[in-house]
Amino acid sequence: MPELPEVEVTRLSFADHIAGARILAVEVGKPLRWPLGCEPKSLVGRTVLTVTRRGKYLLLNLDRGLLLLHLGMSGSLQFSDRLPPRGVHDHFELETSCGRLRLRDPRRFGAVVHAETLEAPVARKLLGGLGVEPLEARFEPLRFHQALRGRRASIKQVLLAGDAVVGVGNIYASEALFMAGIRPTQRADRLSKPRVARLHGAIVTVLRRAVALGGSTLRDFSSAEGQSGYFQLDAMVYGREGLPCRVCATPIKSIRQGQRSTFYCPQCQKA
DNA sequence: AGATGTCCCTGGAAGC
DNA sequence: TGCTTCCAGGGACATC
Repeated sequence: MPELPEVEVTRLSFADHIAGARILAVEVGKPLRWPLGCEPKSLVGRTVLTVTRRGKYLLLNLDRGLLLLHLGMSGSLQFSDRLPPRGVHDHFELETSCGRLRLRDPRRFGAVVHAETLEAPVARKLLGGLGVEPLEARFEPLRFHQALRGRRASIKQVLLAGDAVVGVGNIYASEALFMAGIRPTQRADRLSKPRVARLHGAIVTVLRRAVALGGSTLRDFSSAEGQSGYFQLDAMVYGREGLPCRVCATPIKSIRQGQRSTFYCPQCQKA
C-alpha cells in the first residue's frame, strides 16, 4: 500500500538508472485499473528522459509523451537488467536499453496510462485536482490553514481527499494526526491556526522520516517483492487497536471514517 | 461545490 | 482440512 514515501523511494530506486534509456519492447498482462490509452508498440523507440512524481503518481517523461504510473495498493516496480520470467501478477513491462522496468500488482488497483502531454485530457483528469506537494516549500502552514477553510468534513477525510495536500494515505494520516495531537474526527475548518501549523509540521516530519527510512533500505527495496511493509515503520497508532499508547498507555481506539479505518489515542488526541 | 457512498480487485486472515 | 466470508486500500465516479 504505497503512500507518498513508498512511491518516492521507488522513484529514487530507478530514476537515475532508466534516464536516457530507449524503449525496445512493451509487454502487458491483465488489464489494470485504466487502459493504457495507446498501442503498446507505439512506445517502442521512445526514450525515457526523467522520472518525476506528482502525489502518488510516477511520471515517466518520454522524449514524446509520458507514462503515468500508479501503484494502487499492491503495486511495486522493479528495474533490473536481469529479471526472472514474468509472473501472473506482472502486468506491465518496459524492456529498455538499460534494463527492464516491471510493474507487479496482484490486486490491479494500479495503472499505467499514456498521455501525449501534461495538458492532455487524461493527464488533467488524473493530476489536475491534486493538492500541494507536502515535501515542497509551497506546503506552508498558513496556506494549509486556508485550504481547510469551509471544509466541514473531518480532518482525517480531508487529508485523504488529496485536494488540500497530496500523498497522505490512510496510514500516515493517522500517524500525523497523532503526532499533532488532533482527534481525527475534528472538523477541518474548526482547527485553529496553531493546530493546523502543528499538523503541517507533523505531516512533513512523518513523510520525511518514512522517505529516509525507505532510502536507507533502498538496496533491499529494489530487489524485494515490494512487500517489505512500511519500511518497518514504527507506527504509533496505526494497526494498534487495543494496544497501549506508546506515550500515555491508554488503549488505542479504532473507528471507521468513510469506509476507512482510523486509529487514535483518546487521551493524546482529545480534540 | 462539498460531502458521502459505491465500486474496482484479490491475497490473506478469520470463521465455520 | 476445506470451504466461505470479510477485510485492506486509492481514487474516480455517482448521488445527494
